[in-house]
Amino acid sequence: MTKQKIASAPSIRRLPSYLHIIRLFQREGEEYISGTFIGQKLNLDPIQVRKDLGITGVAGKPKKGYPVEELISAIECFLGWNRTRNAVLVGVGNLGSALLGYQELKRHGLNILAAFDKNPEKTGGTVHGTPVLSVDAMETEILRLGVTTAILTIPSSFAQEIADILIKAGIRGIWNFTNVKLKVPDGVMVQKEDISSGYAMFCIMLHD
Amino acid sequence: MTKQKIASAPSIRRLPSYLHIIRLFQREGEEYISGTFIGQKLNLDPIQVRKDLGITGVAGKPKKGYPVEELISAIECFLGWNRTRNAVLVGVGNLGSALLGYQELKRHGLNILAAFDKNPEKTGGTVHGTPVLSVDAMETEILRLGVTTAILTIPSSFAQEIADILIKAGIRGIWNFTNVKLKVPDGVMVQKEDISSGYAMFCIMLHD
DNA sequence: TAGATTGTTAATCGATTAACAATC
DNA sequence: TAGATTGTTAATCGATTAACAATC
Repeated sequence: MTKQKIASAPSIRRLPSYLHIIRLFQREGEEYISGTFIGQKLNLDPIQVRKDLGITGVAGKPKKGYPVEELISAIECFLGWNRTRNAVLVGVGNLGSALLGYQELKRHGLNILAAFDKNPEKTGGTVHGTPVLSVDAMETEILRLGVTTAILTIPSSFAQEIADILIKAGIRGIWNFTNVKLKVPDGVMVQKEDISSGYAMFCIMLHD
Repeated sequence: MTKQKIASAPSIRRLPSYLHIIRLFQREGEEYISGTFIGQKLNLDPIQVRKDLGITGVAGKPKKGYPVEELISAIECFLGWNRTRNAVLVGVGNLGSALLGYQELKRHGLNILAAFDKNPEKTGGTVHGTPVLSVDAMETEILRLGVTTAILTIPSSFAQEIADILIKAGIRGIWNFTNVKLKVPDGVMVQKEDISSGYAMFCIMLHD
């Protein structure tokens, strides 16, 4: 068995914000960064920061902290952000367009080869440099490209229908921005990005 | 002391998806819905569903389930989704435009009175029916409107600077879509919506 | 050295899950 | 009635936090 990476979902979710802070610190020319410092910046317990950073395997130096360069590489490596990840996007509405133009995702290895939309007025050209094709061409195009990852930014009402086609075309990982709980066979992963959940939290937070 | 609502963040985050399922069920003309059914639809433990629904205070009937109509009202009431919540939005890029046009938020009480952008080419008109003004007018306009809630969809580099102005203008709740941990005084709430966290989870999910 | 920090092991806390009586 | 379901109390599980030795 290779080294089994054990990391909880909350830990994984915190890593990007660590990376962000560390990057800023690197830009200042610093060579070491302490867990205490990161904790202060993010309002997190330094013990938690140390434990989270532990999953990267980078050794910190007492009194100094963690080597910035090495830590950045290790987090990126752990998240797979140092590798290119080909994908397609379905649904070139405002949210889809936002994701197509989101430089941060691109920097972290997301390479969207093609986008698809139902609306003929949106197809034929490019959005933020990515060609937009008709959903009618989706299945064959995905097979041709050999992509296994898809981003879903379509209206909820079509979500399951489109997901079925994606899976038929060989997609094995779906980043789902609709509020639909997709039914998928074994071996297909779905990561749901739920803005309603966030809005619910926001609302509760406001009225107390 | 009024009835103290105790609900964990995970429970609150699940409520919108319950609401969604229940609404679909209502549309089929059903009068009662069981926790078991909701759990099946969402791949959640029915015990968890029952406990979550318990926070709304709605009494279920053994053998039948929860009264659909009453449950919908109760969840909406708990989340404050039956009330109008005035807000402004800053940053009319793709993401900002997406939120301005997001009908679901509107249906759940979010009323965006005005949007602001730095770019003169974007100001003067409307986006999805919401007037877009210059950020230069932001402070006075917010004071005039008396709004206390803001949505932040600007590039990270301006996040803190803009947040400071918002707070000076009386904003007390910020829905923050940037990846910046905002520094705010006591009494100001920030709900951070972090797409990087979701992307991190997505990436980890893909390579195992 | 003294002091700050790491990293590990133990304690606490809270959310999820299990058990089960009550009810229709 | 039998069976499905609620709702509560207890048990389990896992994440966060505390304690502390090791290190530079």
